[in-house]
Amino acid sequence: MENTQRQVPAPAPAPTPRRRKGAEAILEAAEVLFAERGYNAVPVSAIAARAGVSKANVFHHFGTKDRLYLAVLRRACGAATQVWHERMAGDGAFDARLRHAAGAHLRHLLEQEEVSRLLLREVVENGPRRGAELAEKVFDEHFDGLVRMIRDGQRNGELREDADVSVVAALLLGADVFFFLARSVLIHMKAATFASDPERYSDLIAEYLFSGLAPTHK
Amino acid sequence: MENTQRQVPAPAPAPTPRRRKGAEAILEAAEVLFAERGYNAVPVSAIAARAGVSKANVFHHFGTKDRLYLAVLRRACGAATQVWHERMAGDGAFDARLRHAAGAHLRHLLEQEEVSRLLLREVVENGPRRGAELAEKVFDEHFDGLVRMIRDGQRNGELREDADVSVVAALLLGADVFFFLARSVLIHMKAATFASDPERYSDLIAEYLFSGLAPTHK
DNA sequence: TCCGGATCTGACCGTCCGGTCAGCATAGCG
DNA sequence: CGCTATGCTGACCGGACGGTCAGATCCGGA
Repeated sequence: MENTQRQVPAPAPAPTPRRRKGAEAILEAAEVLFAERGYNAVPVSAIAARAGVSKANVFHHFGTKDRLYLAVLRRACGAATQVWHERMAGDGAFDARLRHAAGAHLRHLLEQEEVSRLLLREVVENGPRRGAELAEKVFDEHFDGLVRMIRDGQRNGELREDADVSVVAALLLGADVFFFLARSVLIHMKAATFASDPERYSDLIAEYLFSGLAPTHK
Repeated sequence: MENTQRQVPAPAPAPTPRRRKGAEAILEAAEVLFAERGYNAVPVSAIAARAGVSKANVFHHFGTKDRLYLAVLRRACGAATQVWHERMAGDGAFDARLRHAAGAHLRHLLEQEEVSRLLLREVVENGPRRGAELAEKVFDEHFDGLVRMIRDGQRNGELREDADVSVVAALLLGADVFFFLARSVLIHMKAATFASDPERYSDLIAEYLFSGLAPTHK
């Protein structure tokens, strides 16, 4: 696994714009397959076949299956944070922004299902190991963005002063992740009426969180 | 995979109390290893070694690696629901019961870390496939128990009448699952102050959910 | 046109893994 | 004591997989 790579010792510090023909195709194929079946269950030959190149070519570009996986993770992280940043805008009342953030995040998870599953799996499989720095990075950025947004609302007096903003952020993200994880199971359950309606789900989440579940003060 | 099993065609409709010597050891070893590394990354030989039996013995008892995995899942499901039921008791005011449920569930996840990771992985990896009926069963029971508890509170007027109980349950469970999943990542983050204190976390979760995050009505 | 480096490939290798099988050992029984 | 059923094992097999290698092809520059 720590073999002598012939050439390409440090192939491209920044991803060079030109070149990259087969490499991109390989990355795309690998992303889909890894997300679908996980690292161990995907042979390099399958990735090569899907990308329309030879197996040896995969090793030519990435040296190791492990390095390919890392590259896929890196790419996925980049894409994820990019979309997320575009989405995190929002103004208006605080509860509206809560609703906006929760909805945007859930939509993001569902739209980028493959990437989401890939990163999520990475967290489940090996919390601090392997590409932890990567997953952690996305995770960190997302989490911090949300925390900042909530803290702003708190500073403006739109949120209880004694609230722990990071716990609030965890509640929001957790609710979305739970939906993403569990929807395939929930959809078969009578008790869960929300499983097929993510919009309504995140709206309710935000509303309950903001207004509380106590009986309406009459 | 669909080979002729010599004996034991329907070995024990209910798990027979006697026999079971090596089999139990194999199940235990497999549970730990599968939880740690996942199905594909664990060779049968490793399970056999850990259980102190020969590889062939594993096949003698379970016929297939796949069937062994199923058996592990089944066992884990049983243990999980049992503990859960013991925990779901609780009386007092509704918000106290909310807090109790959230805390108990999170404690349950953390104490049974291996089993939790096993089942969680099963949901992430293949939502509706393979042992879905199993994971779904635990999931269903847990979720339904929580939903019932919340609905009871609602009937007693301790909870907003218009609240969707299943969404509330999802919020609670999601928050806990998120904690379980993310704690290894969160623990390295400055923003998350709660990562090392599950008790406080679930207390806050329940309180925010019940009282809401709106500025305190003065 | 020739050259050199990069891209790409088919064929191959060593290893590991799931699963099989023929037989050993032990325990219950006559 | 012998017979048999059965838990159990070492040795083995076929296939798949990660990775290598020698060379074919392509392409830009001198």
